[in-house]
Amino acid sequence: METQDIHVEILYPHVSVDCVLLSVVEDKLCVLLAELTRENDVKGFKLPGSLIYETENLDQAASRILKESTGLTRIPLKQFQSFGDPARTTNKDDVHWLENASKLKVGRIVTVAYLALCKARKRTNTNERYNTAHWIPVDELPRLLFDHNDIIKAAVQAVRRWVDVEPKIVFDYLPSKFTVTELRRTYEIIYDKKLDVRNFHKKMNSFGYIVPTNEMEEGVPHRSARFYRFDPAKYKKIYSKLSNN
Amino acid sequence: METQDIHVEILYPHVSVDCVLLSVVEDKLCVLLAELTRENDVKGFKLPGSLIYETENLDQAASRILKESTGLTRIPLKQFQSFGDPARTTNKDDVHWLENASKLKVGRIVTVAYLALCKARKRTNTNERYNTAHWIPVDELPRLLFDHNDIIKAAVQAVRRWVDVEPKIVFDYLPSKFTVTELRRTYEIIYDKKLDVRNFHKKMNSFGYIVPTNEMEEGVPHRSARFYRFDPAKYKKIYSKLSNN
DNA sequence: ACAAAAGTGTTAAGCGTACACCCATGT
DNA sequence: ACATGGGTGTACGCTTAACACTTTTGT
Repeated sequence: METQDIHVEILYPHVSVDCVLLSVVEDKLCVLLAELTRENDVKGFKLPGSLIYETENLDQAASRILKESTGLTRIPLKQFQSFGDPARTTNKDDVHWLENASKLKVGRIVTVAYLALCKARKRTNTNERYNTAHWIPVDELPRLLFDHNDIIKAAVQAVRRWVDVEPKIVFDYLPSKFTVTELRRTYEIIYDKKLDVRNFHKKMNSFGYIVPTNEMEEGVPHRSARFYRFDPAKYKKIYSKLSNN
Repeated sequence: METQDIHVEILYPHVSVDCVLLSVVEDKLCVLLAELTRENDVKGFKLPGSLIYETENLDQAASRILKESTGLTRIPLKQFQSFGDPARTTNKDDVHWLENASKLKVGRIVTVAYLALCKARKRTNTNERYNTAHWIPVDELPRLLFDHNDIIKAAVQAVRRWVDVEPKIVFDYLPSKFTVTELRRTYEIIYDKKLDVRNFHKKMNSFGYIVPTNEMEEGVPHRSARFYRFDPAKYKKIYSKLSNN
């Protein structure tokens, strides 16, 4: 939007932040990857990530990086793990790309990994730095730069644990109006197992924060499904009670 | 590869590791703190922690630091969160102490915090670097160096979540033979709430990996309690089944 | 009429919770 | 004998899991 404050920001070339953005696309759990196709000759995919600035904290860095590399804002990012093996920056091609992109000599880098979920239909911007961002199924990943394959593996496990603690994150995957089947599929993809249809309806109703709308699916070659929506106010009320135990 | 033979360890003055070692002492959840009482005039307490070496990974750094500052080895350490606010190294006294101890000029430092549990009766060594290590109740902490108060707060919350995922960590708090009451007290301290005695017996038996010994308490002015022990083999069997779901 | 997915209820088993008394030991 | 903590069983409510048929819509 406005010019970035690059002129005043000094990079801190020892710590980076990487963002693992997950989404459900065509019934598959996918991760957003940036493709390297600049003038330099290194080819490949990597997580959106960058060195941090001297003056920003880690959470701020994560938000900034996500915005810069995908155009997405107001996505709730969660720090989940740091990766600091000295061997993670030993691949020559990887380091070559990074030094070219940052205009800095880099040695060892510890990276703090963040996690966010995202509606599949959100459009990501391409920008000057990465030509293209792609949603790639986590089961069909190519070899990525640095240790990004390991980071994604850890992120998927972290999401499963996170869902139990903070169920609302599921709705970050979904459009604001969704059918029961869409919601159930999302859970099935996160947990990687089938769920019983009738039990799922019952459970969903017991939550209390998923409310029916008057809108119905249209143009489907079978009985049309009702759209539901997530009610943040009811969710908050229910969860503030629980945590006061 | 070619620089593998370096014997001198070089500090990496941008990233540190701090270890939050928790234990139950006299029915209180306590944290191990190092007291600063060197020749320099800064007084205070801090978590055992240090800058990492250029050539070690984060897990190795955590083990090394714990060993160096307390003499403890073979303690399972778990990375739980990183702290990187630029403001964490702005207190003049804190920075003065660190520069004195490390013989390096330090600016911003991102720290990766590790967590471990420990049997209360384990003796910690004093060493040349810290005169004394103290177990301090987490509810009665003085102001610590840097943001170590925040780190400990986060660690206590992390332990509670961790217990549900990996129940065996509870036994890191306990001697190898323990009574049901000792075990129950430990849970009560971790969860910070009273548990029903009969229900606790029932639950403990249902676990299957806590087995009775033939030994009984002696010299107590009331009916003597039976000692139990944790059976790692049975635990493993039960938990490998669960995770294969 | 047929294909395709939506929607709906009951039963049984397991789990958590609440609750009160007798037992063994040292003084 | 008394004080102290150890050890035990039952009943209720809630949650989970298994399971099959009718409804609606488009072609």
